[in-house]
Amino acid sequence: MPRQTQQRAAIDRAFAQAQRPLSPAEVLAAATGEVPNLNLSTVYRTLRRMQEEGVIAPVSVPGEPPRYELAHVAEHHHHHFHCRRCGRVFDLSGCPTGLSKLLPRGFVLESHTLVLHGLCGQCA
Amino acid sequence: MPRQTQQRAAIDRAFAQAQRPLSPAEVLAAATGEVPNLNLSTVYRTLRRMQEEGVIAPVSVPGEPPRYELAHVAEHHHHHFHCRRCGRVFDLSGCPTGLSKLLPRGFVLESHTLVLHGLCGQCA
DNA sequence: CTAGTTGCAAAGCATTTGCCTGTGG
DNA sequence: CCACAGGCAAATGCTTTGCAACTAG
Repeated sequence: MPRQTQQRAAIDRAFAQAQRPLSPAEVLAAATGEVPNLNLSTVYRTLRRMQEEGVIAPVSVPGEPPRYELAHVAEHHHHHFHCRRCGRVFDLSGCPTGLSKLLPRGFVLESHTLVLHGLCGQCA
Repeated sequence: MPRQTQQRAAIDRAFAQAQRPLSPAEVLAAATGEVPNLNLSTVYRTLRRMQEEGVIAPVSVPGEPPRYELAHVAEHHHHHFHCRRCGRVFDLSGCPTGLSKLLPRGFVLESHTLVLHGLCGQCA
């Protein structure tokens, strides 16, 4: 049972407010406002605990540091958009179909990862 | 103009024989057979040079170390398959359509990354 | 109280760089 | 020859861990 500390509360709030996947550095930046001397290792440890608790889920974008998003949004299958200008990652809804047609014979498809790249609404 | 050394030749051959994207460690493993005391930093430096020369192109799979494949295969748009058992990455042909339908209003789509996950022919 | 958390500093790992030796052209 | 390439070791950057001090319950 997780102990309710200021640090943990600030990190929880960072995710609730961001509404998009956050990297450890983004979490630190967001939560430092509330807990000034928050340490990066605390962020890493807390992210791991939250992941074990099933509160957040990892989101990985090719060539980018790992990010995390709230598990309840990760539950319904979705994909991500990476803005090349501001570097932020956004959630998308919907999913392409017919992916199994791309498979060579004998391969078994279990899941897939799709990331769209371009400019977000603010940067375009 | 690149100098033709034993190390470079061994790395070139590793890609030619592999027929699939290779990570720095995989390159080292493959090329060490020919050049026993091949150094990892040489692999990293050579991969960077080959990338600058346009001989190879980076392939990144979420949660995996970076890999590279021969540029002539990277030229025609394709995607990749990652086997969760043996960890190898394979080329796929074909590409899903209608991805721009997934975009929020105002977002600009420039490119996309698709990775299928599952079991390869040998592991299934 | 006292076990779970945190901060800080040191350890790890993958990748990069400095520097001097070796070698291809 | 001699400038580019390679080996080795140190430096880097991100992430993890050890440990003593702190604090929520």
